[in-house]
Amino acid sequence: MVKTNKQSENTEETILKAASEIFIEKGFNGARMQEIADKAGLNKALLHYYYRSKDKLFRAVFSKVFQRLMDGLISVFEGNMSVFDTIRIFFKEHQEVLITYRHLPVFILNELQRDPNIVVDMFDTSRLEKVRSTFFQRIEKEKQEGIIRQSIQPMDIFVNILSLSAFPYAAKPLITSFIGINKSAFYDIMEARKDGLADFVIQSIKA
Amino acid sequence: MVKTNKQSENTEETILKAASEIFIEKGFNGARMQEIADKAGLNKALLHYYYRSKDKLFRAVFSKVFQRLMDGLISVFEGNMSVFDTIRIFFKEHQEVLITYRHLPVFILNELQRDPNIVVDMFDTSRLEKVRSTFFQRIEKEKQEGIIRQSIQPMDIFVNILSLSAFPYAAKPLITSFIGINKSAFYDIMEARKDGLADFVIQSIKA
DNA sequence: TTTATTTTCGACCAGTTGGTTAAACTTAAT
DNA sequence: ATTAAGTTTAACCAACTGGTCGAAAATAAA
Repeated sequence: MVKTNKQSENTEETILKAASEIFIEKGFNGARMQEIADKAGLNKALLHYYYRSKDKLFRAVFSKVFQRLMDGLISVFEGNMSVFDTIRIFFKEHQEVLITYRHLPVFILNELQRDPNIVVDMFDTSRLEKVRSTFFQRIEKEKQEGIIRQSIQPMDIFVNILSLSAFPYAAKPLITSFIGINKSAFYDIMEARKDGLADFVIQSIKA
Repeated sequence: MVKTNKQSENTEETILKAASEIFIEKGFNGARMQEIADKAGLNKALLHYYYRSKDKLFRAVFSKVFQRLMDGLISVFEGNMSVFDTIRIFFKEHQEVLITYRHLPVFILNELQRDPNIVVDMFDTSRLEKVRSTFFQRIEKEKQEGIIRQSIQPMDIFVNILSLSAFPYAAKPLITSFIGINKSAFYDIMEARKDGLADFVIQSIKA
């Protein structure tokens, strides 16, 4: 019973990596199997040999990318820090990831809009539910303790920190055109923004 | 010199409307000329007769949609209200537009990433520059007057209000999956969020 | 070595896609 | 009614696209 040819594992990885780059850059509809094969330096038939179809290959890519991003995010909320500290750590980690994988926000947003179902079976719902409820309860508790303003809704905190963190990367072309700057100036602004974000949120939710 | 057949203006409009719906829903790469023709109830060759190519038709659509959105936004900043009032009005108007045209954020973000150049020649740069500089100056002035915190950067205010306003609509599938709700519950949350957004920002920038 | 299994590839295919063409139809001015 | 211009259509096409197939290498088992 032989299973492993050194080649196979390698090509499978090579394909996935090339596919990731192309899919993330051009989206599902814009990507071409031939282009992925070229980037991987392999025959197009090989992509189908290993991943059956474009759709399956795409799911493999999306799943990997999405899960990596989510795991990082969710783990921040699993600690038992104060809400303020959670927010600080969240921004710090999230910004770091986003600076490295700049194209992920638009990619994920767009593909999720194209087919919201790709995400099904990709969420560990029980883990998610647990994280959500404990984080929301912690917010409620700190409201009672007079740390957080009464009028603040847990949901809003969540949506707002996500928005402030991810949107600018998705909207890079818009923002740069809008304020008339070039790419590097944009990332300078993002860099400078980074540290102020947590304060921005905390300032508006603290009692 | 004949120029206007009643039909022509009508079909041109019909095509643009159908094209808008399809392009916004599926993006440039996902849209099919045949599908647009079907939706318009016309022959595919007509699309080419009026708009020459898929690309030109797309630009006509994007330009119209983008300009309508931008005009609304920019005009808010052109008034000479206080910064706080400007923020309040901005959210109020922007949210209204976004609730009506829910698919615009992802569409614009994605197409702009696909080809950042489509937006060139679509900005009235002088108007934009004027708006930007007067708004930023107003912020600086209110900082001097002790209304706004010294540490706040004008750029950040701009990026933050845009993020808070637009991101949730772009991330609808993500958010609904994340917190396990359905579509109508999502728009309930958006509705409830609307009024608190301005306060959220003002609270964190006020001195 | 021989045999069986997995991996790689060139060539090919059927369906789709954006785009074209030539002819027919409308409209309204002469 | 004739003409001329714009409008609409069906049929068509070349290029592309995801996917398949059979054969050839490569690898490991016998």
